[in-house]
Amino acid sequence: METKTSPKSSRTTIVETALELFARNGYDRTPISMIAREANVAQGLMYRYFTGKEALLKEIVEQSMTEVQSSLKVSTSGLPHEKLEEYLNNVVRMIRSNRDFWTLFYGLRSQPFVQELLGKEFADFQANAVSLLESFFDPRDPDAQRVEALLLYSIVDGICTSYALAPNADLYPIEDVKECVIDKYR
Amino acid sequence: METKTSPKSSRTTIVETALELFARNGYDRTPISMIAREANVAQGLMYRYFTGKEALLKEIVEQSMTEVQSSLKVSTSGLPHEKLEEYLNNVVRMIRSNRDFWTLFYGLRSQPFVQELLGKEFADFQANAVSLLESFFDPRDPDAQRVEALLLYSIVDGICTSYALAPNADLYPIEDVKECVIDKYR
Amino acid sequence: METKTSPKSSRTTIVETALELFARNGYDRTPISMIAREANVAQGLMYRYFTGKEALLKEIVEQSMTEVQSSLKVSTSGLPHEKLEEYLNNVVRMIRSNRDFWTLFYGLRSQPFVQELLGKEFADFQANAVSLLESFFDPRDPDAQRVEALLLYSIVDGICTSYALAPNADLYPIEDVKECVIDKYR
Amino acid sequence: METKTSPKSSRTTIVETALELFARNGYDRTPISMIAREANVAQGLMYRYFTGKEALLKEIVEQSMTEVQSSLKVSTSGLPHEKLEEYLNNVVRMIRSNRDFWTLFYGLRSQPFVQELLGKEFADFQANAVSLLESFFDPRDPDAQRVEALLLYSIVDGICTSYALAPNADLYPIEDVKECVIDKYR
DNA sequence: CATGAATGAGCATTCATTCAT
DNA sequence: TATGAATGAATGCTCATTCAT
Repeated sequence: METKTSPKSSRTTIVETALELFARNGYDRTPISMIAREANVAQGLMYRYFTGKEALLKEIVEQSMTEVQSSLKVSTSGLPHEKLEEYLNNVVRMIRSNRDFWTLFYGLRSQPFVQELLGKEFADFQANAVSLLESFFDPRDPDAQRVEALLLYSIVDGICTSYALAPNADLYPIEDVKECVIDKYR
Repeated sequence: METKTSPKSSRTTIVETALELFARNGYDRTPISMIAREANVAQGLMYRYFTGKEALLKEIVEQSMTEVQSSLKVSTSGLPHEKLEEYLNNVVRMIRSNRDFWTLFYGLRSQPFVQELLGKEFADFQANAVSLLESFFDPRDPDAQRVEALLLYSIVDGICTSYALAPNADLYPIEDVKECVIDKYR
Repeated sequence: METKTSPKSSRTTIVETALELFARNGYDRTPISMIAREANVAQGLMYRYFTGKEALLKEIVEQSMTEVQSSLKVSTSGLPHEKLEEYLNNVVRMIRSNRDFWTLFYGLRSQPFVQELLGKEFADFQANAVSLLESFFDPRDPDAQRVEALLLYSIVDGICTSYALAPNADLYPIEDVKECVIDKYR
Repeated sequence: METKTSPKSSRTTIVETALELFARNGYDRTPISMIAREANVAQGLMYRYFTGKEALLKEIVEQSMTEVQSSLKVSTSGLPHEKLEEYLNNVVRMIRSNRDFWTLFYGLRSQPFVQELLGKEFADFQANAVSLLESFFDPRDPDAQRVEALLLYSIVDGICTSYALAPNADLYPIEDVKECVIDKYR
């Protein structure tokens, strides 16, 4: 909600720099010293704002995930098929505007030590998403409904992963693939 | 599939132990000392067989990927739809019998530094897979054919990721999800 | 012995807080930041009043040692034995009313780096004390007189140390021990 | 119990160097890097033998205290007064041959953080000593006996402290002072 | 083949001190 | 006076790698 080019606070600079570097090099391969150098602040400064490197990571992830989650709401009215289309559009829009975060995210979630740090957040995020997706399917057969939601989640996840991890964003025609999915569910 | 209880060579023990520990703790969080301790060999021994830690990783991944690739062939004859079904069955069988490796794999491929080490192998693997999947679709519209293949690859990828990264293998009903996919492509 | 509730000056608060924390945690284990937090002042404020952490320590010790020294005078008249008794009473009274300082003192004087900072003060303090104690003994044999004074100094020192460093003030019956000393010198 | 000049192991060198430097500079003012440099080994080597800096300190202290304790036994027979004389002789002999350790000891025991690490050992050591000293006094009045023992302990402690902390061993005539104590208890 | 002692560069973190406001 | 953001040197510790045996 910032307006104008208010002088970015050191804290913000650190967070933004860290996100970028974590995404580019991986968390474990990004020393604090590198973040500090890139952000043009002293190494020690980080510790005024964060308990440690893990706390910095946690803040970055939690903050981004909150933003993401709120941008993935879909209209409550409309046909299931329309909602699905809206959802996919939202997802694609979001991942295209936040590629750094998603690269970081996919690099992190499979790291075992991160589970201890952020496992709860990840699980909640997924549960929320699956729960939303369930609303796209026929509730008369709950088992099938759940499997459908899980599959759709996996599809979206697979597409996003392919896109986020491709060496170059242009290499994966995410819009075409999205349309193809929409077709399948028509 | 070992025959007899042939005394496992140190080399084999190291590779197997490393795969397990890399999968459990992540590559960067698995010191050589830990592998040595767990494998009951001296720390220095690893350097007889491998140039270093990265070479060990490379060997593990290349070896497993070769095995995987050869187990994913599908019959050259048959209807597209039957081939797709056979393919999915193979994939699911394979990931269920090799969860360790796939956990490692999904934890690794998103790590930027691994790209330098194994990027070529990963790209080839994916290219091969996509190329195989293309044969399931109508060749008269090559663009659509490619998009369909990419989507199917992402779907399979998403399902495998969900399965491999779930805290517990039982939490993701991979068989049901697979059937659901087959249904969609019928 | 404060009169009124005169708003304690920041300087005084800092000194008092530092004494308490130094005594409780040791000088090297008490960061400036901790003193500032506990004293409810900004970290930087200390540097208005003191050149640095060592200067703060020096002030605390010198101030307390001056107070102590002046409270340890004994009557110039009276029998040696009476003067000794008076001296011991003064010492015990003083240490009981200032345990914080003495805990700090005994924790500091054995720290080598403190010698450079306060060695002179400590040596003077000890020289003064020994010189006073010499007056309790027969001057006709100066060597014996000196040894007696040194011994008495060590005794007092040993008792005070035992008392100040005991986990709990009640654990060392300093009054009884004092009487026992007086008896010996009767 | 080493005989010959068997090539000193790195471990031993580290322990000996550490004891000397801890005594000279204080524990907190002796970086691992300094110990390594002085011992002519790599910094990391210490961590093969000790969990960390504190473990190194603990080993040094425990080892020395065990040696000390066994060298302070006194004959079970003999008059109390003779036992006291023997005890004092032992103490003085021991402290003169181990000045480094005792300087360290007196610098440590008053450091609060050491209490957590070695408090138990220190308390046991003192309890043992006091218990031994009690045997020098008349058991018919247990209270007086205990006070006498505590006093004697404090005296010995005071003398040893004076000796160990004197800038120069020659500055404190420990033998004369000892004789003076023996006289007092005659 | 195998061992494990030894190395040294690299990392996260702490903390006394400075300085703009 | 007073604040607290910022600095940067120093410290304990880890770990991939080497090497003598």
